[in-house]
Amino acid sequence: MEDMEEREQKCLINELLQGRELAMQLQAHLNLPSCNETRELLLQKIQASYDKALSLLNYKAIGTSDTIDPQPQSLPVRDDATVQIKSLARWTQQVRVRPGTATEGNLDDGFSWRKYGQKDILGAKYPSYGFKWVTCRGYYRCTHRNVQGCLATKQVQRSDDDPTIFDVAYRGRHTCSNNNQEQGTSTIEPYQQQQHIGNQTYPLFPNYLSLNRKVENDVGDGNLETGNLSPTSSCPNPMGVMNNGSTSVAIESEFTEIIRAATSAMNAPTVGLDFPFGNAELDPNFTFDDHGFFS
DNA sequence: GAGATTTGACCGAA
DNA sequence: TTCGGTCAAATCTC
Repeated sequence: MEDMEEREQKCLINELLQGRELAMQLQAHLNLPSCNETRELLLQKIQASYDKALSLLNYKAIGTSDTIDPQPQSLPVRDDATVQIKSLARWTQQVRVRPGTATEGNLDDGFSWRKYGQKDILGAKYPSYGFKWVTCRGYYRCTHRNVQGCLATKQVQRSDDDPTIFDVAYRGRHTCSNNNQEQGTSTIEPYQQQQHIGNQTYPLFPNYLSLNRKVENDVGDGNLETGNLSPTSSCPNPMGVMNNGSTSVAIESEFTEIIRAATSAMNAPTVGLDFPFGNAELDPNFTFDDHGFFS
């Protein structure tokens, strides 16, 4: 037993050391006229390394914490569906997408979602490059809600910290049978995925690296198999960025996949210029610095 | 025409 | 009063 812990600890330290090493490399590259590709790769390796470290930590946490009751709530009566939904488990996930493909519309978790609303959310940060963000949150519910009484809902919004990350808040478990979530049906590609439970992180899906999941309500309705974003979602992509229809999700330790994804992103005609969720207002004092922006 | 999306309005909680 | 969440009519897409 202790051997296992020791091994995990070594693994953890290894990952952290690797992350530090990569960070130092990145720092060195920052002072050189090296291409953005190299920096991007290093950045992604660092992220993957830390994701892995966090995952290791969370495997331990799972082993000692109470498991989430997978039983769904009883089927809703239409009139108090809203009340029931509010009492359902709520958790969040973060999904990183490739720069340039960052639209909620190209994310797919295998379930059918129907958008029923969209709101501008206050409190978004003001990026240093001069745009003022008004975060836009999309509201989705299961397409089969009326037919099968499925109460699952989700809210999708772009992360304040990283425009390539979507925060997806799920509520309720899918009780419908019309999902196509068998393995391999998701359009999410291996790239990077994170998941948290509470302040812990661990890989929920064996085929995804780090899907960020944070349970905010421990009622016990963890729809743990849900991992995704809607194929039908539709926040507009004002910049008209190329959309290859896939969400980037990282498989643990598969740097080759990361590299491939990063490379394909780099080869895209446009990179990282979409603002699908925000109404960006130009700062009057904003001066556009395109250094490295189109490289 | 059916189903999905958009968007302004409404409602409840803080 | 403000803001988040939902509703529902209008519009769009296939």
